[in-house]
Amino acid sequence: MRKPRKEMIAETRAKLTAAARQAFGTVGYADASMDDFTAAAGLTRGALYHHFGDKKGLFQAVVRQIDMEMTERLSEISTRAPSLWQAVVDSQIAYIQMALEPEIQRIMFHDGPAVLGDISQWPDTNCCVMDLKNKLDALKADGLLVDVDPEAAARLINGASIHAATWIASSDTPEETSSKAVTVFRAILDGLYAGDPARS
Amino acid sequence: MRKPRKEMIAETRAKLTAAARQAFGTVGYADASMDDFTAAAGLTRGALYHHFGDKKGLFQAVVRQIDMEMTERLSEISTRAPSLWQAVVDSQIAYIQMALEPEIQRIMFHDGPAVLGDISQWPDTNCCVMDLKNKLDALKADGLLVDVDPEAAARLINGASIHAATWIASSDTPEETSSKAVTVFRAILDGLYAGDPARS
DNA sequence: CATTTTACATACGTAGTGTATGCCAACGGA
DNA sequence: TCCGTTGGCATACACTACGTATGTAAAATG
Repeated sequence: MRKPRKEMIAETRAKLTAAARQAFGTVGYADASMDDFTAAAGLTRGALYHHFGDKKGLFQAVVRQIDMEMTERLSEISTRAPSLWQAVVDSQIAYIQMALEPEIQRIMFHDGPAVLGDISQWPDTNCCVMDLKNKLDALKADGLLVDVDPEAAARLINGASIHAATWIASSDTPEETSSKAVTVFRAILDGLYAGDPARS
Repeated sequence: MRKPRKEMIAETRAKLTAAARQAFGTVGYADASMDDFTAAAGLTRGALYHHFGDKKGLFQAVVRQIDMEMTERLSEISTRAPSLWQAVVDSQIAYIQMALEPEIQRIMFHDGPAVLGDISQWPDTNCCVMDLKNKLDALKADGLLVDVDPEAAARLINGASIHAATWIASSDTPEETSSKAVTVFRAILDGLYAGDPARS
């Protein structure tokens, strides 16, 4: 009794993405040798080209995977918040925290934009920003957001978050830097809040 | 009567940086062949390795050059502003505008972080952020900035600017996108202003 | 004028990507 | 069950590009 073919293929793809993710997350996209990490997965580049077209294609698959994981983690956090606005604040701070993890930092924020171009143009990816945009849409409908375009706000907030995370990650004193960054971050979000200042 | 040696050397370096800048700014760092653009400068890779060590070294020289030009342009704008806070707003909006220029976009914001790492760690570069930080320092001393760390604020603002610019640049409707982004941007800066709201 | 330094070119080794080709196992119809 | 076909994956090869080692000629130094 052998596994059906579909399963074998899925397994191969999973092995490749896992090995690539490991390589991309540690040595980075440019220095990740396809020969090396396909071998680590017990395969060759032949499998890679067959399933993903080229190196970039595999990278994109890895990015999508991580993006989904991040979205999942953030929505988990959002559901715990007492209010929608608080959900925005909490999930965004969590987003910065996640961006400090070396693998995420490297793949999503360091190599990602360089390889795939601007984050806002990634196909089927970038759920985090869309999620933030949706929240801001709802807040605006409730009159809790100042009069700005929600998507634009989402993107700028996201940009500030990413940048903050990279800064913190390369800092000598991450703890201190982090607390400074979060303080500014809250101030910025406050500037976009149109509701009663006495919250949380 | 021949040119002195110093001059010849400076000329060679200038020719290399110019050719490299052209290549990096159009096809990007990864696809810029050293053989090609050194030949375009009437030289070979021998000169490049002699003067700049490696491809990254030359890239860094180009980045420094552009960084200085940007700083120059921004300080020009700052001097025209009626107040220090207005100088911050104006120069930051001008910064976004500059970031839309393809060469700057590509070299400073697309390839730069990927090749040289986080912007905040670039040696002898990144004058724009330092300049912004200095302005915020002064504003804080005057009590015109809310209680946040000026450097942190500078970096987050800078991050939002860069991200906004990349978003605008890859947008289908740059004009519209730009105006949306600037509106949000002003709202964010407003949130950091501690002076009389009736300014501008 | 002799010697050393230096700016730059040439030649070579190597690694990495992409493509063309080949093989073998799994599927589907008779 | 047999056989033809599909497709997953490996192997082999060509090409490009980087980096280094070496060579050369001119300028600098005494």
